[in-house]
Amino acid sequence: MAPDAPPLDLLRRALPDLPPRLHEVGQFLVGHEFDAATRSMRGLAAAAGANPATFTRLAQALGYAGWDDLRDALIEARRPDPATPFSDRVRRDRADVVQDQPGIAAAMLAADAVGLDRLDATAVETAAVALHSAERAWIAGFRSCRSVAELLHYQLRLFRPDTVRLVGGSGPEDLDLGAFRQGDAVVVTGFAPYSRASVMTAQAARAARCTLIALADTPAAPMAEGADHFLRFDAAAGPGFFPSLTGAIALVQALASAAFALGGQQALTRLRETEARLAAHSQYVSGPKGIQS
Amino acid sequence: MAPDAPPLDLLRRALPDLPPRLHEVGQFLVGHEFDAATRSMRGLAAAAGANPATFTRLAQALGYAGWDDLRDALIEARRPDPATPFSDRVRRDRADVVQDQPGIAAAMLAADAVGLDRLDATAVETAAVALHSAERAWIAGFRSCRSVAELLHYQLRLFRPDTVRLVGGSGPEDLDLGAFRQGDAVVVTGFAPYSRASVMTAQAARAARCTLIALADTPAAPMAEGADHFLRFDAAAGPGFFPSLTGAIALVQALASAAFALGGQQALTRLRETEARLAAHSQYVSGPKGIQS
DNA sequence: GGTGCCATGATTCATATGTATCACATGCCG
DNA sequence: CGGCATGTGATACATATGAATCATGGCACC
Repeated sequence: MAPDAPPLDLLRRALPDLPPRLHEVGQFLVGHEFDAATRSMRGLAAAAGANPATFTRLAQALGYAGWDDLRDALIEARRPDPATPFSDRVRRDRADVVQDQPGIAAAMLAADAVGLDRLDATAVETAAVALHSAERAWIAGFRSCRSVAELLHYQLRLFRPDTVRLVGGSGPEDLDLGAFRQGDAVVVTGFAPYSRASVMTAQAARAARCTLIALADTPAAPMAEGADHFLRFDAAAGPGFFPSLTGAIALVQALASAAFALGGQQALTRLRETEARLAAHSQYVSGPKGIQS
Repeated sequence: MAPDAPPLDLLRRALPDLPPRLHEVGQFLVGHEFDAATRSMRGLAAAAGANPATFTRLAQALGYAGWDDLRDALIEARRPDPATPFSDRVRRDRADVVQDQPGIAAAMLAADAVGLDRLDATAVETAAVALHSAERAWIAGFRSCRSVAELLHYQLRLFRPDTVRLVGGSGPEDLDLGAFRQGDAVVVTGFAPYSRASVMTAQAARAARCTLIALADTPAAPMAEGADHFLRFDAAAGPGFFPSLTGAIALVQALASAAFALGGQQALTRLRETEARLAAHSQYVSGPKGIQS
């Protein structure tokens, strides 16, 4: 009578097919897992503004004998692992852990965590200063690095809407390279083997005497050559066939945050304006009831 | 009647002066904090081999009104801090606080590394199986999550060129939602506040009986509701103004690698073909064997 | 326009739960 | 030795709790 799957998974999967009241209470449950494991059914019902009996019915709808069964499952699912009571395990241990877990996913995730340790925060800070003082900022990245470029472009635009552009935004052939001017900053991301477009972008940036910020896997990368700022990330980390971009993503996020901090009150104001505009256009839906997360 | 100090500290300090039975039960309590917060007093007494009344007496000896008071304190002390959403963070952290934090880049990078530890490799593996066995795969992500979606889309296309598509590839209004069919898999990434498009995509996927794989910051996220697979990442990690996507990036990379591993020889062959095609078009300028940049 | 079905709220009830109370034991000081 | 205080186990009880049951209302399907 008690399913063995994780109760929250079970609940999440069943949620759409549940009648309105059960659905409502189910949503509350997913968002208040901890209270469900600790408080009483009636207490929960009061907090959720629902009828106590609904919780019993929800538990039974999920295949449990009753609310007590569901709660026991929630408790056991959340019980802390006695072997590793503290979360700050040394990341160096991960390599050993990986050997026990045959999955490639586990190995990649572990390698990513290691790769983030090697990033240079100081270099990010100084690059952020250059980015901040540039008249316009161009963001370039191609093939898999396009995701990195898009993220940086997106975050910068939140508080610098008019002076940031994505290189090649209209397609791979439209490279904007002729528009580079002295005083602009150009951010190029890439790793071996280097795409032709990224190298051309870096060359054009240098030719136009822009401030060139290069994110790459090695200082010997073509786009790093002659770059004013070089931020290194480890793309080859991990056992997967595909290189890892977590390092690059972490770099551009740190870069954007540092640039924002330099932007001061003006940046904050623009960010608020952007947020307000998005909210006005109903781009966002409200999160789960209550907690907002 | 209820002390405000952490209950476990209180208990530990009072422990030596307690009479034998209380001392015994008190020791049990510090070693079974979790059970104390979840199970009933009588249940605890049975587990500890003690008299139920002893727990009431212990609570009162510590200055609490009764066992319920002590347990409530234990519960609150152990309650996980709720993830602070993006906009709240902006509102809370005033400009003057964050303005001139010289180490914001370093702090973000450190937080990212910690966030990667929490990812669930097993869930990624099972999601990869679902993705692998799907006829077609749709990848969705909007606003800042578009970068995540694009990366997954890119990597999957390397070895699955004809059966992967990016939702809304032609613009925000072109959502492809009507094209979902049973047997397809839909991957949606999002975090609070959730973009309308992402929620609509998830709903359409469920309506079409697709396999829904949701990547989000909490199981209570709208797109996680009814999802067949849920992969959690921590978007609020770090001190930055912007949420972090490193966790999501790490997840999709692991997902792509795991799906590739499942694809076996056929996937490998297709990947080689794609590489050869790119090389033939001179997309790359140099570099060792690898995939792309 | 019935008619059955399901969702939902309200009521009721057996049981579990926390605690006050009593009873007994033990040790201490006179 | 006797009173007394304190620690401990057992019992009783008022209350809280979870769930079965009944009653109502809406909705789809003949």
